[in-house]
Amino acid sequence: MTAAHDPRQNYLLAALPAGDLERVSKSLKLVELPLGEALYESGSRQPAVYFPTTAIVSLLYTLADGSSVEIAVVGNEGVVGVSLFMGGETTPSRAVVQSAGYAYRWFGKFLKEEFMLGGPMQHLLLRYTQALLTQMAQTAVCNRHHSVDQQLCRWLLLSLDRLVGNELVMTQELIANMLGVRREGVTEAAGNLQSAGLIKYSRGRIKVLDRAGLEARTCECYAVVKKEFDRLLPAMTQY
Amino acid sequence: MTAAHDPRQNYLLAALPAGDLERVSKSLKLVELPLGEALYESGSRQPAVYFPTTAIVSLLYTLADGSSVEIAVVGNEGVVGVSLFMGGETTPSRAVVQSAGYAYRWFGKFLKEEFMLGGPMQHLLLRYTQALLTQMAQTAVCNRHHSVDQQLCRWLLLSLDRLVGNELVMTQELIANMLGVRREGVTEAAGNLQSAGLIKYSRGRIKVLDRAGLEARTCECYAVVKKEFDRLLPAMTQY
DNA sequence: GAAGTTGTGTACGATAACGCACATAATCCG
DNA sequence: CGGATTATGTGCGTTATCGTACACAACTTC
Repeated sequence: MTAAHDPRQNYLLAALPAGDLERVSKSLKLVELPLGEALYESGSRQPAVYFPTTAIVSLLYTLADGSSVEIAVVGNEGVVGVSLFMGGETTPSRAVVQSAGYAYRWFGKFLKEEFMLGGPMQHLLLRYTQALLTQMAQTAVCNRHHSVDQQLCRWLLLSLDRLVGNELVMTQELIANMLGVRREGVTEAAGNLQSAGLIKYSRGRIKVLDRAGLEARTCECYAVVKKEFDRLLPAMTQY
Repeated sequence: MTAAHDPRQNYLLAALPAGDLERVSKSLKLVELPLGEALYESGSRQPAVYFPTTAIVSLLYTLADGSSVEIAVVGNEGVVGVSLFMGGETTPSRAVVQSAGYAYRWFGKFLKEEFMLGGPMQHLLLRYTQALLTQMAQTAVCNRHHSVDQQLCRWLLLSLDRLVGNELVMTQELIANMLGVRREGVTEAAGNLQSAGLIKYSRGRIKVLDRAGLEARTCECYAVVKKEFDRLLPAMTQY
């Protein structure tokens, strides 16, 4: 537990006025999120929300036949578990750690107390939820209209925005699960990007060589989501 | 303006305690929503929210190439314009009247005043927004994994739930826009349903003959969304 | 009731993604 | 070091949906 960890690594927390942050920090607990851990399952009661700092969390929907799709991704720009303050307590989605790292856990009791004050924290959480709504909607659109190639670019960029560095640890199999496509489809799409010199793939490690190239190749969906996050959460210059 | 119109025709408003409803009603204005009217456009400032009573409104995302997809549908179970109280003021989506009817308009000034009280109205609006989130996420999943036939069933059922009667006025062309597929694809899917005796199609009028049959034929997505609405908004027995 | 408009049915080749079956390659581990 | 495991690459035939073109049917208008 070194000085390297600070709640302000999460941009929602960082956007709080000093006094609010100090109060809130008392009930925050730093936790380590290992790759693959499920923060909550579909329909299960969520005791706490998580403010990621270095971790990335995917929100997934799983179908009866076992196939799944990522509907949103949350990193240090947001919070996992919006249903806790929206009032539903549970959601039909799962939250799985896509990239290991840290997050601050905040139990529902404290969250609800703070939320009911109607102050900056409430305001931030609601604005973030609206940004999340946009991300989900744009994902729906993208699923319908764009090629696996484009979606892979979008996914890489969204992940990259939430990481330090330019390398992500992720097998093609897992990416396929996120995008809701075949593993072979990802192999092919990744091969295309590699041939174009945009990424370097090697057994679960993807190094992004040409970020601008990815942006040029992806569909508009990435830009729409990014723009909306910037608009709604302007204090956050993580991108 | 006969006694036939009452704010309680909208289930969110109906779920308010009598005192709250009375206060809120003072600033509600009944408006007629003609087919095709846009309640707001992508990125435009929304001055008011709408609580539909007999109207149905589609939330659409439009892509740069002009193609569009419906990401959610709102009827008398909900409210159009959640970004007004979520804090964003605008969204990248459009809201278009899919079925003509009435709604109660509530201007942002009044909405925000009431919302800040933190009472039942805030609570209801947030729970509804969570239900909307689920609908959008499930739409994303459905777009990825299910056939046009199944999606048409889902769409018909969602519309039917928000209407009185068993007939909807809607051309195949418009349905195709909602689902983000070709018009011919809808023709084919509708033909299948008609052959199976589930619906009767005639030039922009669809009569549902066998609702149970549609439910049997659609994917799980319909049931997931319905169940979540029932759970989050239990006072509302519109289905 | 003739002409125009709008909505629906049908056909057919093109294409993107699928499901499946393997081959190969990198890494792990006893 | 050698065998097992995991990750990736490749090659099929199959399928759903697409894009395009056009025929026809029903309602509208004058």
